[in-house]
Amino acid sequence: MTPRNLKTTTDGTTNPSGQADARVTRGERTRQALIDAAFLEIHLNGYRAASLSDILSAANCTKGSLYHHFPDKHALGLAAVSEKVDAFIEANWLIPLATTNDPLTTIREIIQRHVAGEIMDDPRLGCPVQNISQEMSPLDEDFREYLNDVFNRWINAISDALTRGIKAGNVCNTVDPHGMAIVIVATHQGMVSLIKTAQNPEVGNKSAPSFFNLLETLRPKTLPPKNTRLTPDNDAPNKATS
Amino acid sequence: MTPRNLKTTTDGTTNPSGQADARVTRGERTRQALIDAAFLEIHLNGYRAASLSDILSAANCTKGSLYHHFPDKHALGLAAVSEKVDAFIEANWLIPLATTNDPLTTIREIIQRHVAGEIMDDPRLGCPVQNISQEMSPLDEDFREYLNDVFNRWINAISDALTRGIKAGNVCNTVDPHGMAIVIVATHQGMVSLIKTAQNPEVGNKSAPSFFNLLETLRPKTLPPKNTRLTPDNDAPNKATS
DNA sequence: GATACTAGACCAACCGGTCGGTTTCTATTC
DNA sequence: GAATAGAAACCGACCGGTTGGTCTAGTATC
Repeated sequence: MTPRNLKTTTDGTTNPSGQADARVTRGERTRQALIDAAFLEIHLNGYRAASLSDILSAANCTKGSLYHHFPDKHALGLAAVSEKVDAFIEANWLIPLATTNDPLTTIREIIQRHVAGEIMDDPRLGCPVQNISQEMSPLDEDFREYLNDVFNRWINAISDALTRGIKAGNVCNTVDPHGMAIVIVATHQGMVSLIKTAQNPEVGNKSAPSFFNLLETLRPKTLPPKNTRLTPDNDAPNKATS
Repeated sequence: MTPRNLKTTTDGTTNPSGQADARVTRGERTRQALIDAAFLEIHLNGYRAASLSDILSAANCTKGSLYHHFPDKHALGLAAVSEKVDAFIEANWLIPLATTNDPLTTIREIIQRHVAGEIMDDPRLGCPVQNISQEMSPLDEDFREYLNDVFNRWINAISDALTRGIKAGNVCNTVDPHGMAIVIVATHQGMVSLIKTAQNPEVGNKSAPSFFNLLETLRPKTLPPKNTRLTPDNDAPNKATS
């Protein structure tokens, strides 16, 4: 049934003639156009209200073309969401968190960039992960499983970073990394949600400092950081000291 | 156009005969049945996916009846949501917050009851306020305005309680009441949202203690509480000490 | 007998999905 | 290197079903 695997595989094995990237098999281009248009539509209107006709006209292709690449709307939506969301979470959270051993600073910086509007295109549209998980979790097990997996990867990345922060002496060792990671994700999502409802990013500016103050209470009370240089008077400010 | 004001007014002024409650003007009964059915449908499926046919069969009435009481789906949805949500927020947040001067304890107790599943019927359905505000805020200004107003009333109630807590010596005076109130609402909403996506209330149990620990850091560091008895060795454990 | 209310057939618009047919590309053959 | 066969890609009219909303006729209540 599925004429192609979901992920964009760039294996040009069937093409022994020469350059593989310049042609990218016309079909691959329309497939990508469909993914892009579908994600935008879903982000704007939600999955159920996303109209195939609108997606088609945005992607500048037709029904037959769509149903050649995807078995149904469900597969198109899942492919669009997963490809875009994976890339987003990876770039904005997982990678910055993977190496830091001062997670409280890293997290504050990421959230600060969110609040400042440097990450999301339009804060009034909300976070796609949240929009779609809110809509689809009770309705579709495939969407729910994927989005829950996204949240788990996200939470685990924060939890691992907090554990590393504890070892490095940048986080108080009484902190429960996993529980606190959930709280951090929840607060971030909740703030984005309130900004969306208020249609006004000022809500973020007013509340973020209070949250950052809360995060700062998680630092060790007694000793200064052990073997990491938080205030670098030399080189290499925050390379992972694994 | 609007055959009746949105709020449930129990003014039996048009009925001079006698008892007003027993009859409640048959129309009032069907109107309430419509409101109840509509709210349930919207909570389950969202506003746009809420089917009038389903609402009608649940309320055991017909199209003509519906369009006699409400000009359109929009008015029905707004009336249903506002009546139910107002009552919910009032009972579960505004009233408990209105009198306490130990807001951190009060807030912890309310959230604890949410996490324990004592407040919401089915945690997998999520919070109606959030579900609908997520769906409708970018789409409909009437819904957005109403829901934003709900959030503001909610945030202000917490903010006022925190201010009272500061005066009573139960909250550190460096806390920004309004900013912290937004953070508290955001975290609560985010936790409910994560529980919904995980379809598993355990997420709440694992994270709530970490959030409660954060809240405890907002208590004054130096002196014990001034004139309130947090550790009662006498009677009246937590009666509102207005 | 006027008013409030209920009833349900009916409507156009739109939905996701199907299907027979056409175009475009690629590999093979002569 | 032109011809050709077959697969991959694309096209859009069409389908049954559902949606919110309208309208006219009829019934209960005062």
